[in-house]
Amino acid sequence: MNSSSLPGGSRVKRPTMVDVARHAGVSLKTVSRVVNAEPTVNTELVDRVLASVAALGFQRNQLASTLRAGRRTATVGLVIEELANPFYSTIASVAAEVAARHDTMLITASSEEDPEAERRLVFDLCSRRVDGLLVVPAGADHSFLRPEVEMGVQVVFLDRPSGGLPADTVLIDNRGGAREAVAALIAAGHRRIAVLLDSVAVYTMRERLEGVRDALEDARLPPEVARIAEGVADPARAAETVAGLLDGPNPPTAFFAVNNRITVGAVQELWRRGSGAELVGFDDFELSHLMPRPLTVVAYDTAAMARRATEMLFDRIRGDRSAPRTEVLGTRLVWRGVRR
Amino acid sequence: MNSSSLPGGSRVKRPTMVDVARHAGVSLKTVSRVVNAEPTVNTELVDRVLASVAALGFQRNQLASTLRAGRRTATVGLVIEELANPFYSTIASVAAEVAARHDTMLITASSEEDPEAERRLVFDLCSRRVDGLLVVPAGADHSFLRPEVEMGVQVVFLDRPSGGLPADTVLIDNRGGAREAVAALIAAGHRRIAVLLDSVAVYTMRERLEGVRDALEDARLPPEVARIAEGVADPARAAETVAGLLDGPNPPTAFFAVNNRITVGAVQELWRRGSGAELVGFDDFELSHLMPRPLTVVAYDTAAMARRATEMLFDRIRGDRSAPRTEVLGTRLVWRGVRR
DNA sequence: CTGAAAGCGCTAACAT
DNA sequence: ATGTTAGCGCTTTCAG
Repeated sequence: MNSSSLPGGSRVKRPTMVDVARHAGVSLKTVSRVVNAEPTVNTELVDRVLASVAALGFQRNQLASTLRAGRRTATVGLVIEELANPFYSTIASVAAEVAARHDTMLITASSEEDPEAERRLVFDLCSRRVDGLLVVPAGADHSFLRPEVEMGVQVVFLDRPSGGLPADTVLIDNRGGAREAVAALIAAGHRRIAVLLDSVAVYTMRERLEGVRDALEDARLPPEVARIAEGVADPARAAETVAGLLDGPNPPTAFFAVNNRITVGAVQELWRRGSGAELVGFDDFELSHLMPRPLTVVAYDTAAMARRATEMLFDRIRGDRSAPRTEVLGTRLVWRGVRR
Repeated sequence: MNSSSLPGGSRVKRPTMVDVARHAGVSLKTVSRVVNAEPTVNTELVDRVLASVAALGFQRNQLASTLRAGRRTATVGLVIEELANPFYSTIASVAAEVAARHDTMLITASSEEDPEAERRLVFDLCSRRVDGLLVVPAGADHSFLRPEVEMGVQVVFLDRPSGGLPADTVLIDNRGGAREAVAALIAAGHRRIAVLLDSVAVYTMRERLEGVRDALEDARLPPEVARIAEGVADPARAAETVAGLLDGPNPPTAFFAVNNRITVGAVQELWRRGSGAELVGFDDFELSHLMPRPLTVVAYDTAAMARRATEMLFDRIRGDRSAPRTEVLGTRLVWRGVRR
């Protein structure tokens, strides 16, 4: 039981500036000046105060500080669907990095695609007086944010558009990317293309589906060329769906997987049965080039989207009051077609 | 220019409880009671106050609230190396999820393996009065945290041990996992095993190297059986190193890659040249089962580690003052050896 | 059950 | 250059 142990009972009261002032034999205000590195303090006093600060282990209470000064909290909130997903962790990582460059900390919260949770999280963050909010919308209506925006909370949406609130938004060209992917399949001669879809409840999925239709129209092909399989929620379901389609009548010669989890499931099944069917997936992912069979992907730069969104947010925080902008980032088809 | 636009100039002052009180024709304290859902308020007054709250778009200032009440901020800080890495984003995800269950928000900050940055971030988080800290140590000495701990900030370390501060810690059995992996290679008859290492500056790497030595000693084999290649910092370097070793004299028959980035680079090179050399990697990763050649991995449960650490943190926050504990989580060898 | 006053820890605006 | 006073927005006394 030496003095280096930290017995739970010995909780010390946190010293305040008053305590430091008393310890240093100066006034409260002088401590404040020293702690805030104001230049107009006698060097000798500075030293004395700093010594007391160190001796007492004083740490300024930033809550009290920002409350009194009416300053910003140097905090921004990020509301995403689920941090565990690499797509969102990339966003969080970039947002935190850009925030750090602005001496700001990032609070991350996951809505899990629940609009009500999103609302609660946003309000919670506002009551913590974040300077701004980065939101990947789960809900379709964000008018509840209007009062907060009017009171100075800056908001930037990313990956999906917001509803009922004009605000900066950064999106991916989902529709254009899907269109290009399917156009490439059509150009390669495919006329039976299966489209593996999760749920049209999500904006990005609807857009990608629209892109498929665009490509068919562009080529003046009937809609039946694309066989839409909905409800493919995970890799296992994707594998099953691929199997079912290949074993059924008129099996497709190509698959368009509308997100990377579906793609992974499809790869696995196509590889397992040695199928020569073509596969294009929306979303690139790590190691996609190391898959056991060739895999074409619609790639886009998630980090760039997050960077742009976060920079827009800090522009706003620093006083930019121009009209809200929407920026759309392009996609890139990485063609790794099967040998025919 | 309709009224739905949000012209930048029209910034409204945030209403306070005083404003709500005036609007509702009650006292400040009654507003406070209603906002805090205290039961002892006349129903009619509650309705009136709630109406004013809605009309003015009032949101309680949580900073002021916690300052005055001396309550917790319902915030915990997570200091990791880099959020972009899936290992750390898994930790962040679990920490945020567990925190959410405790009605707490998570502030995430990356130290980028810089002890000085870690120190700064920790102090910043403390000045924001987080209730607790989850830290993956970058530095070797955490005694600077002692005053904060004494003043009630709870701290749990994970993945790496702290230095100079007794505190709860959750670790992975790096040494045991490496020992088991190399033992399996030895049992399979390998006597020229290349160990691909990043840097021994990091605790986990040193431990895994110790595990390699343990396995050799267990088998009474000379240390030369393991050929240590240090400085393998990324997949590209791993591929180069593998190539160099295979093209050199006495090429190894097996490789032990000490983390998953190295593993990926090694897989790629072994596959490219159709080598039959065995490969075992520390760290499992997504899609490891879909690699173009068999790959054995030392797997462990990152999420379980993070969950345990975060739960320990909340136990502390809720008043647990028992002696600091260190928990070590086991690893699991997932054998997918090459066909011999 | 409701309200007036005091004060959390700090900084802005004035003194001196 | 230093100190005094007031008060940020809220909750905690303590009166009524």
